[in-house]
Amino acid sequence: MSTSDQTTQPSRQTRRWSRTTETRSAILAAARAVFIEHGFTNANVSDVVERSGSSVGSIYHHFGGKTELYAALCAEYQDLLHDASTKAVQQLRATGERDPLRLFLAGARAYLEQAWIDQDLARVVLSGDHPPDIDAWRRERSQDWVRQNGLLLRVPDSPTGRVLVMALTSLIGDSARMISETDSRREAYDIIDATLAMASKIAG
Amino acid sequence: MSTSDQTTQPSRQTRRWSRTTETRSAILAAARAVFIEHGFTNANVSDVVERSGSSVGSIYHHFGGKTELYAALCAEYQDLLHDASTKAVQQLRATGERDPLRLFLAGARAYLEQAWIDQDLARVVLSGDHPPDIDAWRRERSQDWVRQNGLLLRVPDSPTGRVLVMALTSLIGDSARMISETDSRREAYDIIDATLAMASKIAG
DNA sequence: GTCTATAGTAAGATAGAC
DNA sequence: GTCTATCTTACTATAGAC
Repeated sequence: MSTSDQTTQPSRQTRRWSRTTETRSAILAAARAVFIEHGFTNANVSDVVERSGSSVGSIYHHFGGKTELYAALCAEYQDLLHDASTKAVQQLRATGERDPLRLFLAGARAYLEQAWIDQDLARVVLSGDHPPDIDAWRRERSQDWVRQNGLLLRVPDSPTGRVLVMALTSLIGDSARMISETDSRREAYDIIDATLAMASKIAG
Repeated sequence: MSTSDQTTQPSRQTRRWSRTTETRSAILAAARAVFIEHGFTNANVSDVVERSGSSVGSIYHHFGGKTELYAALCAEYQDLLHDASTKAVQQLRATGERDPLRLFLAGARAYLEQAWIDQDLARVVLSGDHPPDIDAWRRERSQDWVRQNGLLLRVPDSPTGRVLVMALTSLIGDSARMISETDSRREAYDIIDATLAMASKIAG
């Protein structure tokens, strides 16, 4: 295990990430910027190539196409928000809190704060301009989170219950959209507070 | 006035609508069906041509393109629902009712019932698959109706007020979506009742 | 895994006869 | 106003060298 047998390695100084991971995230970052600027439809792959300093081939190798590239961004966004939410609920639960509403609200707050933190990504994902089938895909993907909250709040499976879950889901979702659209941190947090008050009213 | 001098006239029996109006609405009806079946992106103009028995030229003459054709359907949908809502509010007001919440709820009920009546159109318009800029356009177009309801309920222009209007707007909007997706009349009306109860809770 | 060059193709849009 | 034929453009996606 001498230093000399690292012939094919990146070596010299140990790279923190492999080259391919770098490429992947460079493409993802470029895609984010391009989709922000042009929207999905009017963006084209060559813009992403230009901005990432990568190549068409790489993009197709890593993602498979324009639609999948966009889907990857959506997934990133959802994971960030859902993870933040879930983590917040767990942390509060660890303190011994058992009140379903309080737990739910803590999760919702974390979700919305994360929407503020990842505002640029939110703007891409929440704009109405996206690939044909992404809505269904996204709904399916967020179903777990929604169901989790439904269970948390012990909502019955009736029209009333479903409308309750729907009202909460779209309240939080549209609130995230409002947050993504404001430029003022102050306003964002006002919206969060108002949203949680409303959520409390709806669920209580 | 023998029958023989009716060479260039539509005549024979007086046409209720002019030829061009017929063409226009034939195209619109065909577009509705085609967009329902394929969604916006995967629908193509030639499908509409085929189904309408019209021609590409006519479509471009009357509407200007695929996007505008879709926009025309959106406008039709919004007009139907907004008109139904406004009319219901006016009728109730004419009876002497002045309570803002009751007036608002009457409008909301009419809106949702109309969404059930025009279910097929709702399915086209509420699907996430649509032209790039239609969301902004649609929001702008429905702004009047939303503001009307905001005024009706005397909502203040604060984050709280804006979240309230947003919550109501998206509640009604998503409820319309749920209604467009069910096949059971019974369920549709259950959803309407649950939605109004929720709206009442939110606004009250 | 990364890149360049190129193909394929589809579909939106137009021109101009009737 | 309506129609047919055609264009043209622009993009996604692939093939194949390195």
